[in-house]
Order: sequence, then structure tokens, then C-alpha cells
Amino acid sequence: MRADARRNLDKIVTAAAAVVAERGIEAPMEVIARRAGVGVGTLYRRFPDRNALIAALGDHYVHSLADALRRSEENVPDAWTALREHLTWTVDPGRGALASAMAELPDEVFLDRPDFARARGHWLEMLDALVHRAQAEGAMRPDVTTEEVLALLNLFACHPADLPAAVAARPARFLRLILDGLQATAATEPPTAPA
Amino acid sequence: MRADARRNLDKIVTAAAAVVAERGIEAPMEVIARRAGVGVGTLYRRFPDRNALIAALGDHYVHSLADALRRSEENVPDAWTALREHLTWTVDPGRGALASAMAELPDEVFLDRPDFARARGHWLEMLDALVHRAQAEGAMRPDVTTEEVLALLNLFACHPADLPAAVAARPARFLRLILDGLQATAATEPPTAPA
DNA sequence: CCCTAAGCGGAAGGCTAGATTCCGGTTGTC
DNA sequence: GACAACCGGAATCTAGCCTTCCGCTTAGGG
Repeated sequence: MRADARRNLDKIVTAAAAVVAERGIEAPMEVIARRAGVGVGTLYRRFPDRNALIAALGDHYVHSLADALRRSEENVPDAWTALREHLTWTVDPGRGALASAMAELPDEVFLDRPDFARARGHWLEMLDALVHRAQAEGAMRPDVTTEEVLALLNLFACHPADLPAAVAARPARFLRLILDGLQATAATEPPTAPA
Repeated sequence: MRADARRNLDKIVTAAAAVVAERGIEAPMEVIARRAGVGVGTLYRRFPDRNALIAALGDHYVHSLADALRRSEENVPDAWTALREHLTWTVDPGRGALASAMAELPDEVFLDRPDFARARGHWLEMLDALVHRAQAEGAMRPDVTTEEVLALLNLFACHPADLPAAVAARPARFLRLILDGLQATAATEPPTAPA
């Protein structure tokens, strides 16, 4: 592969991640190309269709998800805090709707990409384990399932353009509000200080 | 207005409310017409453009919102419970994305419809008062603004199709999870019983 | 330095989905 | 019974994207 071609490939992936984070998984191919400073033709030469591009992105993203989760678990002793830290990472602007993109992924994307599916499954398992641990440690209300936590997370993840402006502006703040409600008791840690 | 015309008008408004609740404010006109058992032509004769239809719906909805809020305040002594009851009403399936529709409303819709704007403002004021009262009563964390409560509510209100399936299936459950986090202390009322 | 194949950009063509118009055929109402 | 008000929905028009294609450019081996 020629040097300039590789350069462009990188630019495309970077741009695609950004655009998908901002506009969701259905962002027009042309917007991505333009953002990468490249013609649509170049984009299509590299990725025969949208799914190929999304899969490339997803592969990337899912791995960093798993890494981030592992990192949180290592740095933070208690499960609840680790969970909160990880979810906050997830919601970071710039990562934006990527999590959503992963959630929305049509099945076709996974066909012929077992590695991707596996990596995603791995992350889900780790998350599930963390939730259970947090509950076992008594830091998290026990009547909430991992699936529900994910659903709550995905609330942030509908098409970015449709998010309430306030939430889009300060996702971490709102995530925090929501997570506070998942604690076993607010007494353990009183709500963030009164204004 | 001929009797059959009036009948159709009613059918259209009813159908539109249902469809908008399900598919959001941008639901195709034809879907609405079909649901009303009417041709598109009839729809357009009655409402020259989408905004006219939405405004009619909004007018309706905003008044029932205000009524519902007033009712909650009357039936329930403490502000926090009243607030929770009202928000739950809002999120009821069948009302679905109507609240969202109201949130997304482009400004044009309000032009030449000062009554509508006023009614909407009135509801917002009542809600704000209720929030302040709940906080004064010590039942709600004081660092949360009414605007934030609305944003949280609107999280349910992005295009219904984009909602995480789990949330769409049990909106009240998720609203409850979120609202629990807004309480002053979980100690006041422990989280819903362990599974 | 030159030649050639790899690369490139973006105009052109095609498609889908939905908005809107229009008019021949119906149906209340007086 | 006559006529104006109403209907339904086919036909038309748009807008927004996807995807292909091809003439021009450029990296990089010889």
C-alpha cells in the first residue's frame, strides 16, 4: 500500500469516528469523507460499503471499551466506583454516540466478523461481572439488571441530534444524576453538595 | 362545516396524536391520514401544513398537561410525590413521545399562536414551582434545576424509534430509577425492595 | 529523472421516502 | 333533486444520499 494511501486510510478512520460520534451511525458518507479531507471515491475504495466502515470503527471502539473497563477496575478498589468511572468514560463527549452506534448495530455488521462479536461480548461480560460485584458489595441497588444499566446508558446514545441540548452539553452531569439513583443508599454518599 | 367533515377532523386529530406519540413529530403525513381512515387530501385540506397539525395537537396536549399537573397537586400532599406522579403520567405509553414533540417544537410553530405559547409557559411555571416546593420540603436534592428535570424527562422523548427497547417497554420503571436519584436521601425511602 | 501503476476527487446518475397537488367521483343538506 | 362541500388517492415533485466512474495526479522503483 502506497504511503499516501495509508495516510488517507488513517484520516478516514479518525474522521469517521468523530462524525459517527456526532451524528450517529447513519451519518452521510460524504460528510465523513469531507471531514477526512478526502473525496467520497477514496472512502469507497477503502470500505466497500457503510458496514465495512462501521465494523472497522466498532472493532477499534470495542477494544478501547474493554481496555478502559479493565483500567477502571485496576485503578479503583470498589466495584461501584469503577463502574461509575467506566460509564462516565463511555459518555465522554468525543466518544459521543459511539456507544450508541455499537448498540444500534444491525446484525449484518457482525456477519463474517466473529472477532468483533466476541470482543463485544467480552466487554458485556466484564460489565455484568462488575455490576454484580457492586451489588454484592452493597453499593448498588440489587434490583437493577445489567441490561437496565445499559439501557440507561443508551438513553444518552440515541441519535446525538435528538438529545436534549442540556444533556448533550454536560453528559457526565446527567449520567451522574442517574447513577446516583442506582446506589444502594444515598446515605452512603450524600448527593453532590447543595448549590 | 358539514357533519362528515367535522367527524373526519376529529378522527384526524385523534390519529395524529397517536401516531406522533409513536413515531415522533416527523411521522409521515400519509401514515397519519391512513390511521385516521382518511385520504391525505383530506388531511391537507384541514391542515395546510405539518405545523398547523402539530400546533393543533400541541394545543390539546399542553392543556391536558396542565390539567394533569393540577390534578396531581390536588391529590397528593407532598410536592415530591406530586412531581413524580405527574412526570410518570407524562411518560405513559400512549402519551409516548408527545412530550418530546412539544420539546422539539420548532419556533415557527409558535408564530401566530400566542395562546399556545402561553399555555406551554404556564405548564412550565407550574412545574418549576413544584420542583422548588419539593426541594424546600427537603424531599429533592437541591442542586437540580427544573431545566435539568425536563432534560431528564426528554431523554425519554427522543424519537421513539431510537429509544432503547427496554426503556420503551417500561418507561415508568426507568423514570422511577431516574427519579430515585433525585431524592434528597435514599434513606427517607429505601430503594424499591431487593429482588 | 522518468514511467507506470496506484491513487485521487468529485461530478453524474439512480433511488427512496415523503410532501403536496389535483381532480373525477361522492354525499350531506336545503 | 340539485349543488356545493367533501372525499380519496394517483400522480408529481423534491431532497438527500448512495455509489459508480473516469480523467487527472503522484509516489516511488529503476
